[in-house]
Amino acid sequence: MTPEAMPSLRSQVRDAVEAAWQIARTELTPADGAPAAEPVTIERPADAARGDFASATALRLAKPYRRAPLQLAQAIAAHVVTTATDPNSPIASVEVAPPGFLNIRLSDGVLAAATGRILADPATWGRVTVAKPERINVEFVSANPTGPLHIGNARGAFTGDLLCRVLSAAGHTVTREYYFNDFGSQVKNLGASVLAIRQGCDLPEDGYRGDYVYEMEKEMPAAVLTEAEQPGEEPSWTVGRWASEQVRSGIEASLEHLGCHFDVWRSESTLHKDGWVAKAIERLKAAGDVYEEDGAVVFRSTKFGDDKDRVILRSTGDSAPTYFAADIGYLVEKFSRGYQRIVFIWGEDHHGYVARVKAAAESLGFDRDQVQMILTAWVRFVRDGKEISMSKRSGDFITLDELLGEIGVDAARWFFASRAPSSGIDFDIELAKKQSAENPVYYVQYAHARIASILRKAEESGMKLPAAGDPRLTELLAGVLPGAPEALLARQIVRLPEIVEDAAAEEETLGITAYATDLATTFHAFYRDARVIDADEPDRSAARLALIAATKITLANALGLLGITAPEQM
RNA sequence: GCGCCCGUAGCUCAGUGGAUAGAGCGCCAGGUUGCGGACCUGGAGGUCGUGGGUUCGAGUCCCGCCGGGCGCGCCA
Repeated sequence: MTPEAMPSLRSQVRDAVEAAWQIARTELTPADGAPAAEPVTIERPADAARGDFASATALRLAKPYRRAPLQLAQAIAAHVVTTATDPNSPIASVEVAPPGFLNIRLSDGVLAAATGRILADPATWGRVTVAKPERINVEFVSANPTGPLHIGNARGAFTGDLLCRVLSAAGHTVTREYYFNDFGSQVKNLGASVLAIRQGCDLPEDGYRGDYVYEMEKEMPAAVLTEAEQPGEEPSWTVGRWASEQVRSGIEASLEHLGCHFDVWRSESTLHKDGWVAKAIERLKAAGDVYEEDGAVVFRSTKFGDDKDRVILRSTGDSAPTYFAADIGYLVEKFSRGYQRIVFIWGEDHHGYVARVKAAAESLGFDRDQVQMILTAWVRFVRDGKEISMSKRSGDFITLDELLGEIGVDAARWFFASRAPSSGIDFDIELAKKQSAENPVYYVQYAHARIASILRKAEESGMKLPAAGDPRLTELLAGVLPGAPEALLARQIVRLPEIVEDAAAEEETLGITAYATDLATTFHAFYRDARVIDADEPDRSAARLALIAATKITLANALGLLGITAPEQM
């Protein structure tokens, strides 16, 4: 399989400081209470001139250990192993700065080694392995197949896709899942709408009237109509099922076009047919968490923190299960596939459902934290200062395909990747079109293409990089790293794994877009300050070529995490 | 009314309780006898909605208020 992911340099530094602290603490006693479980933290200093990493550990430990922070910092620093005593240490130096910070500098050796490793194994560069890899199911989009995806679905699609990419890169095993409803009355309405057009009648009051409905009517095979006219089921259902499958496969095509691939497409009707809903209700009953009221069967979700209990079997009609009952059945079905964690990407208008679904998970015997909801804030789509309403029934909406025709997939991906899911967005279509040309994504892609161009030029002039794994490579790099342009670029490149760690932990991709932009900026400055191709300085040229080749891989992998292309030229 | 989310530069947005609050866009002033000028350098621009509190330290945590969004179905 894939070679082992390299731990971030930050975690290596943390381990080194942690080891030093463990020695230093034997000379100290805590004042009272237990010391912090994770006393050593490592961060990036606000000012890069202070060093590669910083730690405020001594400041935090000062009180529990009743020591002056400065004194504690010195005690820790004294025990940190640096290259002075061990040439293999990643740390070149540790300095103590008032009021008690540790400022840490990486060694050229570890930078050279990391750069060499990037060239030797580009595919796994940036991948990390979290402490506890999990099997995770992520369900997103899940728009009902009654109409094409509109721009309101964009955020869920990108947020879910980005999350899956990041979780995978951090070592989790991820299944991407789409749930769609082919059981509710909307499907019948869709069918009735198609039939009404065919028969020249007025559309039903709550029918669908978008252009796509008329197109489906034209394309409907005769066989569908023949089947619909058979005795038994109402024709609207038969036609509706056919129509919704047309819509569903159109949705799938749109999503693939966006780079959002789904592993599993699951329909509500199969959950009922395969008995998962019934099974779930039995389990809730067995747990003693249901009761009957006014002829309905109710789940006692308040026992697990919900505001009110929820009906799962209706009192009306044929005691049909509610939509929520199907959700619970789905939960049972998903857990039966062995996932440790089940994630839902929902619009924030669904936040009221969080408590009941978590309650169901708990009643079923799972940990409520195994079920996780990520809520995306509302996107207000605006054109000329007016909000665009989005209604499938009225047919008044802008499809996702139309939007992406105007601003491009890479620009749209970057737009959503660089915003926290929880922040509300005003998306002005006209502004977005104008700004898409100035989207920072092109700045990053340009850096990548520029490097590709230099590498092509180098090859034409017969210059070659030392082969990956050649010890001469590390030697050449170490020779050049004391130089300022090289030192800055190398330090920026090697951060990728820690950026991925943070993105996976925070389940956001903001940090990746910021990092990619920083790396591009650092490269452009390097380009300005350091001539790469120089026949008079073959060793230096080779080392610089190696550095920019590693930069190119890092840019491509960072963009890849966002599902964005890294062009060789533009 | 109750609950959840949000309020940071002109605009769009960052900012795991740590050092002088940042980026992009926009605006102003500059930069190339050389590997891609879709680039680079510098500048202006902030009562972090507001009032208290917690502590060595608060944009960040707690409480109140103001403003905006969303939700409170035997719909899906």
